[in-house]
Amino acid sequence: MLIDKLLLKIRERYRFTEEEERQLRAAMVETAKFKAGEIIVPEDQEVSFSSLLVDGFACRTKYLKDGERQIMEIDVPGDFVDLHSYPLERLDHSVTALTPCTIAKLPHKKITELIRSNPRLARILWFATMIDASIHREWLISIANRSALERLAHLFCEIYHRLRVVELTDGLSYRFPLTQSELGEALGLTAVHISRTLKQLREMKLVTFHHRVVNIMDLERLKEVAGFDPAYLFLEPRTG
Amino acid sequence: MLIDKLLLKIRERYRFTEEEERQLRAAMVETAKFKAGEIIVPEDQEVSFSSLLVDGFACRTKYLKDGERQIMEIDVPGDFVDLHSYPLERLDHSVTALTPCTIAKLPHKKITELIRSNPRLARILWFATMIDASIHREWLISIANRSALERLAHLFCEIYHRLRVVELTDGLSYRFPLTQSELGEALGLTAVHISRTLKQLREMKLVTFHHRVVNIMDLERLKEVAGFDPAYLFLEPRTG
DNA sequence: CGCCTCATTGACCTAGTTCAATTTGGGTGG
DNA sequence: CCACCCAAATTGAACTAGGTCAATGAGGCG
Repeated sequence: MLIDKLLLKIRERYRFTEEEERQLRAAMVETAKFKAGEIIVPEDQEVSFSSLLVDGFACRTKYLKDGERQIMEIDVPGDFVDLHSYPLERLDHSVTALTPCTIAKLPHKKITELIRSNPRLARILWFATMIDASIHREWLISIANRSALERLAHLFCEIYHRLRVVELTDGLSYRFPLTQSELGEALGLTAVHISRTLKQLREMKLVTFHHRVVNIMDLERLKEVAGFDPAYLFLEPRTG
Repeated sequence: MLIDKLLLKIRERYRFTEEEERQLRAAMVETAKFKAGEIIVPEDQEVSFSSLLVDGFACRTKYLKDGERQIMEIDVPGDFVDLHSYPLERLDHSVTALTPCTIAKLPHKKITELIRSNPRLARILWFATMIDASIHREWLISIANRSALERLAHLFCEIYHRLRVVELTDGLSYRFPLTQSELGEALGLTAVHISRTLKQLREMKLVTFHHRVVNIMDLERLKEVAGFDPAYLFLEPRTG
């Protein structure tokens, strides 16, 4: 089903009733498909629905004057790529497909109805957007304070933990379909330096990244090198 | 009154009824004071209320292994320093007073009641937390892509625009009580380099920063140097 | 087979760091 | 009112992580 990955994430944290699941399912309307590289949600345009990523990888990006772009977050299946467009009404950035993507639409009107009929859902959806903010903060730490080696290790840890919740890992391995140049755009490094740093991680027997597949060889040591603490992902069950 | 600065911000964007203002006022309970340097909200602890900054400057920080810290956002009067603790229940970072601060408390239970009785408030409060996320994204751009000169110029522009809404600017001048070392912690630079860069900005006749007062000498050129576009602050009126 | 994107490697360069020494200036006690 | 203190700011000199430029290799696919 369309929103299964999302439900995996919600169930991990909330006691979600069947009725609530039904309500959420019923609110999703049509789906859409995008090719790799296509813009799913353009910057600065009024949006009237939010997009749930059902399949594929996407990212939040800002384009800079010099033609460069910064990737500000990676979206994996089960993520709302732009739930924040509900309160914001327009985005300050674009959402771009990294691979072919399928999304399901949740109209903002339906969100308003959902919240009215069940205020607890407001807190759950709000929570989902706050995870993104928390990820932004952690990336800020990475880019401002961690070395290239640490940053790359940290990203591999983050994506590993996020994909595991939606059952898209295979042991310590997972598909992560970014080019080295895109990794660079996410981490504030050049593609050249990503290449050198990946080599280092390989030689240290921590991770390999080949053919868009991440293979973690030593998770404990990788976390240690990265200074990775999953607390910022808020994966534990909630009380509310 | 306690929440006047907050109301200035909300009224800038929403048609806020007297009844709504009254509801919000009534929900605020006691106030508290903090000395400069004190922790207002500690990391990783359950929180049962959110704090509105009434007076003073605060910041969101994470402490790193090596004793360093990263400032991830500057809070000015009228900002909720931890409204996101309502959906998150605990914070992934601390909130620290940069100057003596007064805060007013809004209990999470009251937020739940407010939202129940007036679902539009959910969207307004949610919106407030999404501005913070947007600021995080812009800081990510700064740290990943802008030079020291551009970063500093950008920060001065941001704070200018945010303080203007709450009427804490005096023409092109405003009190900004951070040390150069704290500026460094916010921008991912060393205090030494901040000093050199401030000198450059002074010599370029763009801004001065002396005795904790920012004096913008040429706003247009400063924005240009910074590549500053206030869109990410969402200061325009909302339709919702 | 040949093309095109992606990855790798080498040589050199630079923005910002590090370390260390002064200077400045506001606050405080005698 | 002066002497002292201490945090903050400034400046110089040497260093380094990562960038830039440019050439080469390696798949994958029409």
